[in-house]
Amino acid sequence: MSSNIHPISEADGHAPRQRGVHKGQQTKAAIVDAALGLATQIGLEGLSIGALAEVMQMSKSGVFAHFGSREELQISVIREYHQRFELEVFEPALQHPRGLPRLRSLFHHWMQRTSAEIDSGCLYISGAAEFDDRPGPVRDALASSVKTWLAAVHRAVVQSRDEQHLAKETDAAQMCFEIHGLILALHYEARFLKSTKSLQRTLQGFEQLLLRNGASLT
Amino acid sequence: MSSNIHPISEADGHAPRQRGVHKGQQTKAAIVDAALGLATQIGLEGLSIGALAEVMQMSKSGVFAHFGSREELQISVIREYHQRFELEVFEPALQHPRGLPRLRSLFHHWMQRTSAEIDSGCLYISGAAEFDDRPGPVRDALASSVKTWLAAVHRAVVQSRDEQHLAKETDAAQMCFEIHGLILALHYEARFLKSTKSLQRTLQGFEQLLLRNGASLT
DNA sequence: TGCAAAATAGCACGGTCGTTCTTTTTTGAG
DNA sequence: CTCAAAAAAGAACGACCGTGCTATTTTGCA
Repeated sequence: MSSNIHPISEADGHAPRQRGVHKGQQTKAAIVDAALGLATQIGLEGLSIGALAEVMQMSKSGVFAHFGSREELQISVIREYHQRFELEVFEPALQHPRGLPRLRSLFHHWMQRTSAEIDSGCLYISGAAEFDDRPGPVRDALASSVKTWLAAVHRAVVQSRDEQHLAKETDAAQMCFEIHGLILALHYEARFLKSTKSLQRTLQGFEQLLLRNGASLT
Repeated sequence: MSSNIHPISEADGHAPRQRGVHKGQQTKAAIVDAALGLATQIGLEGLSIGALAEVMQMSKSGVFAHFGSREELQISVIREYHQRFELEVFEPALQHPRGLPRLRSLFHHWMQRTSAEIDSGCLYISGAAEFDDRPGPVRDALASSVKTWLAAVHRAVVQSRDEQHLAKETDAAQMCFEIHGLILALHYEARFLKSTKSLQRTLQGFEQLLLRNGASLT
């Protein structure tokens, strides 16, 4: 041997695989997808590895190995939900002109994801109730995602004011608070109380809120 | 013996005790009290007999015997919460004159029970998130209590309109929906997001809602 | 104060949980 | 096709769950 010093770099020896779509990644994605489905039905806390393994037709340890802990699984689910929320609510709104049209689009898609028409509940709402008294990384991940989203709504309101689609006296934060309330009431009354009129009430509340703040466009 | 026929009625023999405050009732009340404390922190689903027994310094079976099932325990907790809600939110409002003053009182006490200032969360809100996709007697008990309360709020709005404290065009159901939204937003943003301004936002939203519906008194 | 009834404790059961280990199977680059 | 690495399975663990059963203790009327 020219040298008995063990190389620190992985230039020689067996480097870990780095390229190509490994099956593990596909499987993990499928697991997270199934886990999201379970979590939106029975909650993040109710999500169990055993039940998840059964849905996936895998062994518990096989599922577990992809995450290393239940907490990491929960966080992965939150990240996945965040991504879908951006894809299905936020991004479509970007195709509308900035200002009131975009704000309307945001609200409209948000409503659809929250109402009872979609079978799975909203992780941001059920998760908040589950973790509001439970500190830790899961709560942090959830709160971070929610804040990102609420900030986007706030931005849309401010832009609407800047574009003079809303009165310049508009209190953006107050308006966001009331918008959030409408969505939460929709979720509560539609999903829990099975009220059929809540979608209509939410829309009416939104329109009145816009009018009250001097909306000019339809 | 004059007769060997076993009496069907308990007129003779040993009738079950019926009078006086039995210790069991006190103990059961103390258990429900502790269970309510646990449930408002970790949720109705998270409530476990083992944890409850530890808090009470009793054996699991000792606690269990008072209820016969976990479900019955959960329902007892809901009933207890309902009772306290009536005592602390509903009844004080009855001392205010019917109409807007009473509606204000209802909202005010409701806010206080929901805001972060009170350490324990609202069972009606956390419970709804936990049970919105879980049919059964617990969900039924919860929904029944909530509906009773929302009906009381609706009554207060209608009375305010009848007393001409609100415009006669007021849509009572719509107003209740938006009031509910304000409370839910308060709960969400104060308890989960730890926002300090939500109480003020809730109040402002309520006042604007009253103004919009032609409130005349302060 | 006696004594049945009520209240509580103790113990065990089958089950599920998250997690850790070891072993087997599958994968995919050389 | 080879063969090491990656992925998945399998088995076991300690812990906790709700619940049923049988003692034991406590209660409170006669």
